[in-house]
Amino acid sequence: MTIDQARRAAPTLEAVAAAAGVSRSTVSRVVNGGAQVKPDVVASVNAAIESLGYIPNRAARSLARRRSMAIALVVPEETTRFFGDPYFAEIVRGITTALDDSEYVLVLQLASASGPSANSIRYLLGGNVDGALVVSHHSSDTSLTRLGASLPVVFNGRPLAPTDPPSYFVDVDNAAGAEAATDHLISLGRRRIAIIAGPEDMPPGIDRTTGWRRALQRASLTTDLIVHGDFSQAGGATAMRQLLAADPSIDGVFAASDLMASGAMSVLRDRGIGIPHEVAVVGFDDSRAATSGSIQLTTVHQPSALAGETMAKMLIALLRGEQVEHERILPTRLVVRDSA
Amino acid sequence: MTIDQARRAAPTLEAVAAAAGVSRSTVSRVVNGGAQVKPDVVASVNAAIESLGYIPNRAARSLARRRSMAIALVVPEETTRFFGDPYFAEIVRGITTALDDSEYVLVLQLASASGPSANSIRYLLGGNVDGALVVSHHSSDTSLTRLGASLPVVFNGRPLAPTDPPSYFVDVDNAAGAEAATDHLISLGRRRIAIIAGPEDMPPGIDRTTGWRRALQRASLTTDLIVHGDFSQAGGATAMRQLLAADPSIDGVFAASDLMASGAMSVLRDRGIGIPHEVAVVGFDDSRAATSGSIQLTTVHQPSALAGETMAKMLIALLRGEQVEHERILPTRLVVRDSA
DNA sequence: CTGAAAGCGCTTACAG
DNA sequence: CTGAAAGCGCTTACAG
Repeated sequence: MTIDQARRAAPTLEAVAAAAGVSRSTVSRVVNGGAQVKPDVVASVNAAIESLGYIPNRAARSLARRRSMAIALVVPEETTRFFGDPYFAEIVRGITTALDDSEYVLVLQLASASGPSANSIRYLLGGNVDGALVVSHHSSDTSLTRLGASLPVVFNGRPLAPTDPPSYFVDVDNAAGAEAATDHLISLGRRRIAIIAGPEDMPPGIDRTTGWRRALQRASLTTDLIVHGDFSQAGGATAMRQLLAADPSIDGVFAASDLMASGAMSVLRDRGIGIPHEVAVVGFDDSRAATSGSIQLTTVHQPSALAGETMAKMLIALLRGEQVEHERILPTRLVVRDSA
Repeated sequence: MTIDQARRAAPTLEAVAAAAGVSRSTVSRVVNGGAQVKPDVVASVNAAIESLGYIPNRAARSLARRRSMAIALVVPEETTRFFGDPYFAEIVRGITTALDDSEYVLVLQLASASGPSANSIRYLLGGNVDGALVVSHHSSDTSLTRLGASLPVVFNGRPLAPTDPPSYFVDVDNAAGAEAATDHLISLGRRRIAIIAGPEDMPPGIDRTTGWRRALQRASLTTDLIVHGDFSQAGGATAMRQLLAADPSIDGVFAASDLMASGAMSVLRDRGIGIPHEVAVVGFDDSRAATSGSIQLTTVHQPSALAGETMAKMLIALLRGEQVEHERILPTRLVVRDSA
């Protein structure tokens, strides 16, 4: 359909009813599906809809249904951070993919990292949206988990601690991913395997450390080589220097993010330490950073677009009044490249 | 209490009218401002609004006004590209800043680079939004300029060629920025000043080249040193090699993007050519790339957030039925750092 | 299976 | 300056 065709004066349900020779109620039933309408009536109504180019008026529909048919995308992050992060890009892509097939529109609500403004909260709770998707690295903010008490909300990533009422969220299996990464290092014969962990107050940081520890313990290896970074490249470099100072015999490193892995590798290279033969490195994320350096990074892939899609579908199910599990954990996958 | 019950409990205009002892018409006038209402009546209505926590119902308002009170943010770019580009981040931030003070909500419409889907077009022209903001590097796409014929639309960046009807757009003064950059190189005593230009089919590419040429001609210098890149770092590096091969006596380079400048500088460094004493380099954008390398880049700052804000304000004025200039050109500013 | 009718919660001429 | 009334374009019990 071209723009020119869509431009005609908007026909109403009333016009369709007149054209099809039925009542407005019947047209409404056909448009919304489900209800019992005789097949030939359905056909003639659809023909009228088609020939008139009828599109339901959202405002009228919302008013009558007492639902806005809108979903908020709440982003409690600095704008530049949000837009600079491919992880968010993938999640949003997944969300829009799922929503394109629905009757819902996505309303963008940027917020500061400290949470949505009073204005935003008024908006969100003022009946302007039927539900919200919160995408952030700070999903566990109090002001946001509270939102879940008044409005159907789905978060990306588990909350730091269980909330009351329990939140709905989609997460990736960070622990299993980290475990697979560490298992891979072990299978390579590495015995002194360090972790450059994430922050201790962020669920992905915590869970990835858990997985690393689990793998080492199963292999009866020690879990003493742990340093925390902030998920950034600079943080990874600093952490690598600390690890090397603590124990020069390290032969494997699992970094809880690709960026930290990349920082660690630059330190190893500067010291002339061979990757992977002397020290093997595995990252996490499978982001662009994994393949943009001179050494292709072995890393844990997380299905971010799928996570976004799953979040949207979960929310829609919730809005339909269906029974929905509070958490949905998606699998990760180890991608073996050159660094380990 | 369920969500539905909560929503039913939301106070209506009717309730406010009853509490204030006036008619619905009067409450409506107070809420929407403008109309003549006696001050003491205004006060008592506002008191009732306050005490009941009244928030107007968007759907009802939209239906009665026959306006959706929604604005689409149309993004005809690959998602990863859009989210990976700080330029877009700034524009979106400006847009949301302006819209936060308005009654409009921003509806996200991702589209492919080739333009919005049939579904999207149906949505945009189906009365679901009152106007659209198109943010992209491909604003001049035919399908999108035609959108402007049926719906108020504001673009970022001028169209490649004048459109019919003329488009509304906000642009930065690319030519003046490039001219200032080149003037700066000239003032430094440089005489063999090359340009690593942008693509010839993109307005910013064209306009920045125009500014470079203008400055050189005014200084009676030759404009023969021109090579085109694709705005990327790799493109800048390739272009720099070509320039050096063509004329080793080059002493100044204006690159039409920071990324290209950064690629050019890496080539200069590899060849042991000193920056800025042997070859001075100026970029364009003042993006993160300008300050993330080892040499701080002298570059042209463009006010992207302001551009977004201006786009939103322009559209709102248009929707108010005000007379609006078709183009708004924002000034750029040279930021002198270390590379020139 | 289908239709008549009563809303959903606002805005806005039209009177007064 | 204010109110009564007629919509805006849908949905949804309620009858039949």
